[in-house]
Amino acid sequence: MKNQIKERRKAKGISQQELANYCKVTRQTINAIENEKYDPSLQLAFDLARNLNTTVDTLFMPEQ
Amino acid sequence: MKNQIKERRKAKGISQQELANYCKVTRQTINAIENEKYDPSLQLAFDLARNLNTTVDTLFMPEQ
DNA sequence: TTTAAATGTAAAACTCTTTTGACATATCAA
DNA sequence: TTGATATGTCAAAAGAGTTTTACATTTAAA
Repeated sequence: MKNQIKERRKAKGISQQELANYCKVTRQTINAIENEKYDPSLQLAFDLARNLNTTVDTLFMPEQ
Repeated sequence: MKNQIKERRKAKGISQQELANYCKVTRQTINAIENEKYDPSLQLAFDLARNLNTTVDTLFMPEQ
């Protein structure tokens, strides 16, 4: 599943570490999700969307 | 996390088994999620939203 | 150029999700 | 009443996501 986390995070001018702190996960978790090693849990998806001022449905794009 | 799966499924007139078939998971998975034993994976959340003609953001309500 | 911050990556351990198989109850139609 | 469908639940195991720890490279600023 594709996502726009990296783009949105950079647009907001924050580091992976800062986003990780806001979402209460580690930096490595943010990095892995940005680089699509795996998808986040549903709860983390909502946390990411909230902290990036968007919605789950626009932040993530399931393949078809 | 709360969700509106049971209400939406009944409104559509389909059984847990039918929704499970559409989403390619077992009936027990649908049942457990409807009764909030656990949250679905992000991919399954999108599959559920699609098959219930709604969005992830409206189908699920993270607590606060 | 030097230094610190930022990012990438990987393995192991851990936790959560999903499946499998089973058994139970309730409802409704024949 | 009988049989089929729908739902609830549980335990064990398998599958998938997260955390931790550690080390590496890249980038940006001084």
